Amino acid sequence: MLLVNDVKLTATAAFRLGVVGSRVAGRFADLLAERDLKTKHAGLLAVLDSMTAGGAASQLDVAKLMGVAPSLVVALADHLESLGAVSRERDPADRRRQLLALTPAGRALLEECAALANGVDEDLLAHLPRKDRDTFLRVLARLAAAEGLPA
Amino acid sequence: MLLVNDVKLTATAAFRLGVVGSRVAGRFADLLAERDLKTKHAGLLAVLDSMTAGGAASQLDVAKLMGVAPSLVVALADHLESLGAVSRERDPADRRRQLLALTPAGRALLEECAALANGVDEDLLAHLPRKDRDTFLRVLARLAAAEGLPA
DNA sequence: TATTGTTATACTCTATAACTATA
DNA sequence: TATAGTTATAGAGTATAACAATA
Repeated sequence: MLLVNDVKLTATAAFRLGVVGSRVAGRFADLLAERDLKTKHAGLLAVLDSMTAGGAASQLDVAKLMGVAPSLVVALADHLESLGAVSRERDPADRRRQLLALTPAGRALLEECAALANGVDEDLLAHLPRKDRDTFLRVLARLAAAEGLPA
Repeated sequence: MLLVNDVKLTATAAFRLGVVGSRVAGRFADLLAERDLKTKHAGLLAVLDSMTAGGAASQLDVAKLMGVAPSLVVALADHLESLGAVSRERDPADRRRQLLALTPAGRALLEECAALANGVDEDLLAHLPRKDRDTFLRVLARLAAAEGLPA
């Protein structure tokens, strides 16, 4: 037994990660709302950036990578397209496929989102001792990678 | 500026905590589902345990502490009462108030939930170096306390 | 009149299923 | 016949608003 086993529910990492994660995500969502975005819109921008490095990805591939239904990608892409943040064009090689790509405006929007998230990070972590903060971020990065998130 | 500012969205703590938190909460929820419980049922059991130390709390107080609508507490308590995990009785001093209390079966159920969460913790953290794990858990506890969670 | 709990209703998020077009 | 995308529908989860009982 690696970890102590008679720990209170509220003292488990699972419980705390669930609550803290949803609170932090809520604060990020509040900031995004002022830009007319939901968290998953920001996620789609990030996924496009990480998948394509400037190229384009089909909606189905995006759905698989995000772990959401293809129908949700349609709605997310509709909205981002209406904001001018992503372009959508038919793949000439297979006209069933819609290729999504970040526009310059989309890149700028993604950077705004990152700046907002950085602001949340500062409020959350800035008062911690630097060593603790570094270790926490390193472990969190490892856990995120284990969940399949892009580095 | 305490933290570096040109960090990718997917590399922020806010983004990672949101995703990791919801994935981990999902795994916990899957385990709870086999016991006919949702995450918030477990949360209510934990809140009762932490608030009352054996006594009883009104539904409104519970709702405030959990940060949910009073109407949700009604539904959660209905279900837990049907499982025999909580008792509900009118406060003799103020007959508007329903006093919720953990039954012995409720205490046992809470401990089962804690054991399930501990299992999730082990899968998540057991492979980390002990020092990293300790620091991560200590920082997470601090973040949880800052969000108002009971220790 | 104010407060506690309850019920009725509505809203958000997301998935599943049905459909269209292309292959 | 199979696949990419889209649209229509449904379900889970939760809040808000209306209501009843008690203060």
